[in-house]
Amino acid sequence: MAKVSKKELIIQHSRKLFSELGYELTCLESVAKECSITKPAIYYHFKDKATLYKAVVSPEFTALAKRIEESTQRGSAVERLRSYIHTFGEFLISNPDFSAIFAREIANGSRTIPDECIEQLSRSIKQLVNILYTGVQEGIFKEESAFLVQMMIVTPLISYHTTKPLREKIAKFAQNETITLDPQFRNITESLSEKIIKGLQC
Amino acid sequence: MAKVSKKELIIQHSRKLFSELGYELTCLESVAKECSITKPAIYYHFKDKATLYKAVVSPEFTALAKRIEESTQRGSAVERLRSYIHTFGEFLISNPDFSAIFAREIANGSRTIPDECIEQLSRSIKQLVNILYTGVQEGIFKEESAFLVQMMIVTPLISYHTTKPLREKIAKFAQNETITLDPQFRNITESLSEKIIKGLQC
DNA sequence: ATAGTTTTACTTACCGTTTAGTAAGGACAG
DNA sequence: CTGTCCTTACTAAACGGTAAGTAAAACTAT
Repeated sequence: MAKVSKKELIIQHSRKLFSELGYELTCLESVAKECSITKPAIYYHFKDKATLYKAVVSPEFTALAKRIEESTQRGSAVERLRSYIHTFGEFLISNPDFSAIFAREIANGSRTIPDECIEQLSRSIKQLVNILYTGVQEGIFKEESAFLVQMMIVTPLISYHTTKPLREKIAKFAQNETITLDPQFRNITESLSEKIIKGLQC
Repeated sequence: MAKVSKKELIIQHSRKLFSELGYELTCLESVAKECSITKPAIYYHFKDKATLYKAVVSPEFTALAKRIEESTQRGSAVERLRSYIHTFGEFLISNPDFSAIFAREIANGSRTIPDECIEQLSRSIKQLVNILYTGVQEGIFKEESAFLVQMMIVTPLISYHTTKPLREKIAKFAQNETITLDPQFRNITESLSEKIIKGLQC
């Protein structure tokens, strides 16, 4: 078990809380409690709440961009796009707090998102732009806005993680109908991938 | 110009603020200021902040469900699905505060969403379930979870409205690449519609 | 019609709580 | 004895919500 520094401990616990409650409703007192320290100890390690948030969020965006870059280097445009979507889906599974945080940033108009994160996002988008461009050159894909494709990939996957309670509530209201409530996330990723690729093809 | 009651005025102004800032960051003092009244006047009309929020949000969900139901009664499964998506897209354009509010609810795990709204959402989903089922019967669509399809429709459209500032920031980081930054929303809706329908077809 | 009464639709002034952030000091390692 | 890492005790401000009062409209009884 790798010994984790107190600073890292604060980041980990606050990540969980930021994800569950959002930035505003996460109070540093409760973060401190989770870490079994007092609130001013957080201020020893981080200048203020916003800085802590940045420290929580930035590495996730960086890790995501890195994984996506690594996994979309080789293969045909279709294979690379499939990898792009697959990698994103797997990332959300292995980083369970990320979906809610990212979803809130999207909902927010991203006023609070740190510049570094935006830089990391733009790394991913560049990759996607390149994949789509290659696909168009190869005569496989129709031309399409990379941002739209990005949204088509990112937002359904993220939302599938954040809306589990909502889907359950909706299912209760629609009891008579047959609603396939809760497929596995992995299946969702593959289903989505298949549909997006098919939708993009000429 | 239809004279609008003060209660309605409060709803309208707070809708704008809830949409821009979110529930937590919208303070009733500023709502009151916008309406040129004082904070306790709001409490005369609404029991508390949560009740006001409900009054802001509920009619939008109801209007959405109604429009979707009306526009997806007739035609083939493909036509009805196209209508479904189109109506949703148009609704977001004509109700500009709705996207951010809905996006936050999705990001939130919908802990705060009023039951009436969920009921209205389930009306839409029922419609979608029916469309997809018909399409499968007709041998046109592959079977797919209605929730996934709903997510594929709803979240990219909503996000396209809320992420305008984010897209601009990203575009700055990726200057070298050619990124089609800001197509019209109407085009986005049609592009998305086309891709989803194609993706669902056998 | 009008005097009296009640209701509507607010206002001013205030309370209590929450929470970000700070000041000052203490324990302990090297 | 000095820097690191934390604690206790606190401040200031923001914000949801309330108490109490008031001007004007609406209703009622004579």
